[in-house]
Amino acid sequence: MDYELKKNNFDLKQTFLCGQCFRWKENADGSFSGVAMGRRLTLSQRADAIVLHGANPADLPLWERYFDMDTDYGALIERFSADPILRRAAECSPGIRILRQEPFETLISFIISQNNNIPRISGIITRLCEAFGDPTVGGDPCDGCGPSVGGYPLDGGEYSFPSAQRLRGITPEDLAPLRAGFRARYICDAVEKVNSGAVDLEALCSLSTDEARAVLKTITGVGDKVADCVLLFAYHKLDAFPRDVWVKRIMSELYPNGLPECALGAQGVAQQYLFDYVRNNNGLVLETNA
DNA sequence: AGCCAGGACAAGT
DNA sequence: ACTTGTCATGGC
Repeated sequence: MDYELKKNNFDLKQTFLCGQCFRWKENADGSFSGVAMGRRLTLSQRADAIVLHGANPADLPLWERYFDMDTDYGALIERFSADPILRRAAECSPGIRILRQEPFETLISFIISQNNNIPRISGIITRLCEAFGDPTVGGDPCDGCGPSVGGYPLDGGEYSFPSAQRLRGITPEDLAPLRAGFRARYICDAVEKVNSGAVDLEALCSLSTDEARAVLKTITGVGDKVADCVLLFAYHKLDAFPRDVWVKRIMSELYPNGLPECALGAQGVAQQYLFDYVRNNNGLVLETNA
Protein backbone atom coordinates (compact mmCIF):
# COMPACT_ATOMS: atom_id res chain seq x y z
CA MET A 1 0.00 0.00 0.00
CA ASP A 2 0.97 3.61 -0.51
CA TYR A 3 0.80 6.13 2.29
CA GLU A 4 1.40 9.82 2.39
CA LEU A 5 3.29 12.06 4.77
CA LYS A 6 2.84 15.80 4.88
CA LYS A 7 5.49 17.59 2.94
CA ASN A 8 6.14 20.41 5.36
CA ASN A 9 9.87 21.10 5.28
CA PHE A 10 10.44 17.61 3.92
CA ASP A 11 12.46 17.09 0.77
CA LEU A 12 13.76 13.61 -0.01
CA LYS A 13 16.92 14.68 -1.77
CA GLN A 14 17.84 17.22 0.88
CA THR A 15 17.11 14.82 3.72
CA PHE A 16 18.81 11.74 2.27
CA LEU A 17 21.80 13.40 0.62
CA CYS A 18 22.84 15.82 3.35
CA GLY A 19 25.35 13.43 4.86
CA GLN A 20 23.39 12.12 7.83
CA CYS A 21 22.67 8.67 6.36
CA PHE A 22 24.34 6.31 3.92
CA ARG A 23 21.82 3.69 2.84
CA TRP A 24 19.22 5.62 0.84
CA LYS A 25 19.81 5.67 -2.88
CA GLU A 26 18.20 7.81 -5.52
CA ASN A 27 16.52 5.96 -8.36
CA ALA A 28 16.45 7.03 -11.97
CA ASP A 29 12.97 8.51 -11.57
CA GLY A 30 13.93 10.64 -8.56
CA SER A 31 12.44 8.34 -5.94
CA PHE A 32 14.59 6.90 -3.14
CA SER A 33 14.95 3.32 -1.92
CA GLY A 34 16.62 2.01 1.17
CA VAL A 35 16.46 -0.12 4.28
CA ALA A 36 15.96 1.08 7.82
CA MET A 37 14.84 -0.76 10.91
CA GLY A 38 15.09 -3.96 8.88
CA ARG A 39 12.41 -2.72 6.50
CA ARG A 40 12.76 -1.91 2.87
CA LEU A 41 11.04 1.19 1.57
CA THR A 42 10.75 3.30 -1.55
CA LEU A 43 9.64 6.94 -1.34
CA SER A 44 8.70 9.50 -3.94
CA GLN A 45 7.54 13.06 -3.59
CA ARG A 46 4.88 15.16 -5.20
CA ALA A 47 4.33 18.87 -4.85
CA ASP A 48 2.18 18.36 -1.78
CA ALA A 49 3.21 15.07 -0.20
CA ILE A 50 5.85 12.43 0.42
CA VAL A 51 4.61 9.02 -0.71
CA LEU A 52 5.68 5.78 0.96
CA HIS A 53 5.44 2.90 -1.49
CA GLY A 54 4.57 -0.59 -0.43
CA ALA A 55 4.89 0.05 3.30
CA ASN A 56 3.27 -2.24 5.81
CA PRO A 57 0.44 -0.23 7.42
CA ALA A 58 1.55 -1.44 10.83
CA ASP A 59 4.92 0.21 10.24
CA LEU A 60 3.53 3.67 9.57
CA PRO A 61 4.16 4.96 13.11
CA LEU A 62 7.73 3.70 12.85
CA TRP A 63 8.30 5.64 9.65
CA GLU A 64 6.68 8.77 11.05
CA ARG A 65 9.08 8.60 13.94
CA TYR A 66 12.03 7.81 11.66
CA PHE A 67 11.28 10.85 9.54
CA ASP A 68 10.75 12.99 12.64
CA MET A 69 7.28 14.11 11.65
CA ASP A 70 6.65 15.58 15.10
CA THR A 71 9.29 18.29 14.86
CA ASP A 72 8.25 21.68 13.50
CA TYR A 73 11.13 22.60 11.21
CA GLY A 74 9.34 25.72 10.01
CA ALA A 75 9.46 27.06 13.55
CA LEU A 76 13.14 26.18 13.87
CA ILE A 77 13.98 27.95 10.61
CA GLU A 78 12.05 30.97 11.77
CA ARG A 79 14.11 31.02 14.94
CA PHE A 80 17.37 30.66 13.01
CA SER A 81 16.37 33.50 10.70
CA ALA A 82 17.32 35.99 13.39
CA ASP A 83 20.85 35.35 12.16
CA PRO A 84 21.40 36.36 8.50
CA ILE A 85 23.99 33.68 7.75
CA LEU A 86 21.89 30.92 9.25
CA ARG A 87 18.80 32.20 7.53
CA ARG A 88 20.48 31.98 4.16
CA ALA A 89 21.79 28.47 4.81
CA ALA A 90 18.37 27.24 5.96
CA GLU A 91 16.67 28.82 2.94
CA CYS A 92 18.98 26.78 0.75
CA SER A 93 17.87 23.41 2.17
CA PRO A 94 14.62 23.96 4.08
CA GLY A 95 13.58 20.36 3.44
CA ILE A 96 16.23 18.70 5.59
CA ARG A 97 14.79 16.61 8.41
CA ILE A 98 17.04 15.10 11.08
CA LEU A 99 16.28 11.38 10.96
CA ARG A 100 15.88 9.18 14.02
CA GLN A 101 18.17 6.41 12.88
CA GLU A 102 18.96 3.23 14.76
CA PRO A 103 21.70 3.82 17.35
CA PHE A 104 23.93 0.83 16.56
CA GLU A 105 23.78 1.41 12.82
CA THR A 106 24.53 5.09 13.30
CA LEU A 107 27.42 4.35 15.64
CA ILE A 108 29.10 1.93 13.24
CA SER A 109 28.36 4.10 10.21
CA PHE A 110 30.02 7.18 11.67
CA ILE A 111 32.99 5.19 12.97
CA ILE A 112 33.43 4.17 9.33
CA SER A 113 32.97 7.77 8.21
CA GLN A 114 36.11 9.12 9.83
CA ASN A 115 38.73 10.44 7.42
CA ASN A 116 36.69 8.92 4.60
CA ASN A 117 34.52 10.04 1.72
CA ILE A 118 30.80 9.45 1.42
CA PRO A 119 30.82 7.13 -1.63
CA ARG A 120 33.35 4.86 0.02
CA ILE A 121 31.52 4.99 3.36
CA SER A 122 28.40 3.76 1.58
CA GLY A 123 30.38 1.00 -0.09
CA ILE A 124 31.84 -0.27 3.17
CA ILE A 125 28.42 -0.23 4.82
CA THR A 126 26.90 -2.04 1.84
CA ARG A 127 29.51 -4.79 2.12
CA LEU A 128 28.94 -5.02 5.88
CA CYS A 129 25.21 -5.52 5.34
CA GLU A 130 25.72 -8.03 2.54
CA ALA A 131 28.16 -10.04 4.60
CA PHE A 132 26.38 -10.02 7.97
CA GLY A 133 22.85 -8.64 7.53
CA ASP A 134 19.63 -10.47 6.77
CA PRO A 135 17.63 -10.25 3.56
CA THR A 136 14.79 -7.82 4.14
CA VAL A 137 11.18 -8.71 3.71
CA GLY A 138 8.81 -6.39 1.98
CA GLY A 139 7.90 -7.92 -1.34
CA ASP A 140 8.65 -6.58 -4.74
CA PRO A 141 10.03 -3.08 -4.40
CA CYS A 142 8.43 -2.21 -7.70
CA ASP A 143 4.94 -2.70 -6.33
CA GLY A 144 3.08 0.53 -6.43
CA CYS A 145 5.97 2.44 -7.83
CA GLY A 146 4.23 3.48 -10.99
CA PRO A 147 5.56 3.20 -14.48
CA SER A 148 9.24 3.28 -13.70
CA VAL A 149 10.97 0.81 -15.93
CA GLY A 150 13.39 -1.92 -15.00
CA GLY A 151 12.63 -1.82 -11.33
CA TYR A 152 14.67 -0.17 -8.63
CA PRO A 153 18.30 -1.00 -8.19
CA LEU A 154 18.74 -2.98 -5.02
CA ASP A 155 22.46 -3.53 -5.18
CA GLY A 156 23.33 -4.07 -1.56
CA GLY A 157 20.27 -2.25 -0.37
CA GLU A 158 18.21 -5.33 0.26
CA TYR A 159 20.04 -6.47 3.40
CA SER A 160 19.38 -5.24 6.91
CA PHE A 161 22.10 -3.61 8.95
CA PRO A 162 23.51 -6.38 11.18
CA SER A 163 22.81 -6.15 14.89
CA ALA A 164 25.54 -6.08 17.53
CA GLN A 165 24.48 -9.57 18.57
CA ARG A 166 24.95 -10.81 15.04
CA LEU A 167 28.46 -9.36 15.01
CA ARG A 168 29.39 -10.81 18.41
CA GLY A 169 32.98 -12.04 18.53
CA ILE A 170 33.90 -10.42 15.21
CA THR A 171 37.59 -9.79 14.52
CA PRO A 172 39.32 -7.34 12.18
CA GLU A 173 40.25 -10.31 10.00
CA ASP A 174 36.58 -11.17 9.64
CA LEU A 175 35.98 -7.63 8.43
CA ALA A 176 38.80 -7.69 5.86
CA PRO A 177 36.38 -8.04 2.91
CA LEU A 178 34.84 -4.69 3.86
CA ARG A 179 38.17 -2.94 3.15
CA ALA A 180 37.44 -0.56 6.01
CA GLY A 181 41.14 -0.02 6.67
CA PHE A 182 42.23 1.12 10.12
CA ARG A 183 38.58 1.46 11.17
CA ALA A 184 38.06 -2.31 11.33
CA ARG A 185 39.41 -2.60 14.86
CA TYR A 186 37.27 0.37 15.92
CA ILE A 187 34.18 -1.47 14.68
CA CYS A 188 35.22 -4.54 16.66
CA ASP A 189 35.70 -2.53 19.83
CA ALA A 190 32.26 -0.95 19.42
CA VAL A 191 30.66 -4.37 18.91
CA GLU A 192 32.44 -5.77 21.97
CA LYS A 193 31.47 -2.88 24.24
CA VAL A 194 27.84 -2.94 23.13
CA ASN A 195 27.56 -6.69 23.60
CA SER A 196 29.29 -6.69 26.97
CA GLY A 197 27.08 -3.91 28.25
CA ALA A 198 30.05 -1.60 28.79
CA VAL A 199 28.12 0.72 26.50
CA ASP A 200 24.35 0.48 26.88
CA LEU A 201 22.94 2.11 23.77
CA GLU A 202 19.37 1.94 25.03
CA ALA A 203 20.29 3.80 28.20
CA LEU A 204 21.72 6.78 26.35
CA CYS A 205 18.30 8.26 25.54
CA SER A 206 17.71 9.17 29.15
CA LEU A 207 21.15 10.74 29.63
CA SER A 208 22.08 14.33 28.98
CA THR A 209 23.97 15.06 25.78
CA ASP A 210 27.24 15.50 27.70
CA GLU A 211 26.76 12.30 29.70
CA ALA A 212 25.83 10.28 26.62
CA ARG A 213 28.81 11.68 24.70
CA ALA A 214 31.16 10.60 27.47
CA VAL A 215 29.81 7.05 27.30
CA LEU A 216 30.19 6.86 23.52
CA LYS A 217 33.75 8.16 23.72
CA THR A 218 34.82 5.15 25.77
CA ILE A 219 34.75 3.27 22.46
CA THR A 220 38.08 3.27 20.63
CA GLY A 221 37.75 5.36 17.49
CA VAL A 222 34.89 7.47 18.80
CA GLY A 223 35.84 11.08 19.46
CA ASP A 224 33.75 14.21 19.81
CA LYS A 225 32.76 14.41 16.17
CA VAL A 226 31.63 10.80 15.71
CA ALA A 227 29.89 10.85 19.09
CA ASP A 228 27.97 14.00 18.23
CA CYS A 229 26.86 12.53 14.92
CA VAL A 230 25.42 9.55 16.78
CA LEU A 231 23.76 11.79 19.35
CA LEU A 232 22.21 13.95 16.66
CA PHE A 233 21.30 11.45 13.95
CA ALA A 234 20.20 8.55 16.15
CA TYR A 235 19.18 10.02 19.50
CA HIS A 236 17.83 13.26 18.09
CA LYS A 237 19.75 15.29 20.63
CA LEU A 238 19.50 18.56 18.76
CA ASP A 239 22.05 20.30 20.96
CA ALA A 240 24.79 17.94 19.75
CA PHE A 241 27.08 19.80 17.37
CA PRO A 242 29.28 17.67 15.10
CA ARG A 243 32.37 19.63 14.04
CA ASP A 244 33.89 18.27 10.86
CA VAL A 245 36.47 20.19 8.85
CA TRP A 246 33.82 22.25 7.07
CA VAL A 247 31.96 23.23 10.20
CA LYS A 248 35.25 24.11 11.89
CA ARG A 249 36.06 26.38 8.97
CA ILE A 250 32.63 28.01 9.15
CA MET A 251 33.01 28.57 12.87
CA SER A 252 36.46 30.11 12.70
CA GLU A 253 35.62 32.36 9.77
CA LEU A 254 32.04 33.38 10.48
CA TYR A 255 31.31 32.64 14.14
CA PRO A 256 34.56 33.20 16.05
CA ASN A 257 32.54 33.76 19.21
CA GLY A 258 30.28 30.74 18.76
CA LEU A 259 26.88 30.22 17.21
CA PRO A 260 24.32 33.00 17.65
CA GLU A 261 21.76 32.93 20.42
CA CYS A 262 18.96 31.85 18.10
CA ALA A 263 20.66 28.51 17.46
CA LEU A 264 21.07 27.49 21.07
CA GLY A 265 19.29 24.27 21.91
CA ALA A 266 19.15 23.25 18.26
CA GLN A 267 22.78 23.63 17.23
CA GLY A 268 22.68 20.26 15.51
CA VAL A 269 19.98 21.35 13.11
CA ALA A 270 21.78 24.62 12.44
CA GLN A 271 24.97 22.68 11.84
CA GLN A 272 23.23 20.55 9.22
CA TYR A 273 21.98 23.56 7.25
CA LEU A 274 25.45 25.10 7.33
CA PHE A 275 27.19 21.83 6.40
CA ASP A 276 24.83 21.16 3.50
CA TYR A 277 25.25 24.71 2.23
CA VAL A 278 29.03 24.63 2.03
CA ARG A 279 29.03 21.17 0.49
CA ASN A 280 26.51 22.09 -2.20
CA ASN A 281 28.27 25.32 -3.01
CA ASN A 282 31.69 23.84 -3.56
CA GLY A 283 33.04 25.17 -0.31
CA LEU A 284 31.86 28.68 -1.03
CA VAL A 285 31.87 30.66 2.17
CA LEU A 286 28.58 32.10 3.27
CA GLU A 287 28.53 35.82 2.69
CA THR A 288 26.06 38.20 4.17
CA ASN A 289 25.56 41.01 1.75
CA ALA A 290 22.15 41.61 3.27
C1' DA B 1 49.44 11.51 -10.01
C1' DG B 2 48.28 13.50 -6.09
C1' DC B 3 45.17 15.39 -2.84
C1' DC B 4 41.74 14.56 0.32
C1' DA B 5 37.91 12.40 2.62
C1' DG B 6 31.69 14.41 7.83
C1' DG B 7 38.71 11.83 12.52
C1' DA B 8 40.98 9.68 16.33
C1' DC B 9 45.05 8.87 18.72
C1' DA B 10 49.67 9.05 20.34
C1' DA B 11 53.76 11.48 20.54
C1' DG B 12 56.01 15.50 20.54
C1' DT B 13 56.37 20.47 21.79
C1' DA C 1 46.82 22.78 26.27
C1' DC C 2 48.07 22.99 21.27
C1' DT C 3 50.47 20.85 16.96
C1' DT C 4 51.89 17.10 14.05
C1' DG C 5 52.42 12.47 11.96
C1' DT C 6 50.08 8.34 11.16
C1' DC C 7 46.60 5.27 10.24
C1' DA C 8 44.06 2.03 5.10
C1' DT C 9 41.67 2.73 1.17
C1' DG C 10 40.01 4.63 -2.90
C1' DG C 11 37.01 8.63 -5.10
C1' DC C 12 37.72 12.33 -7.92
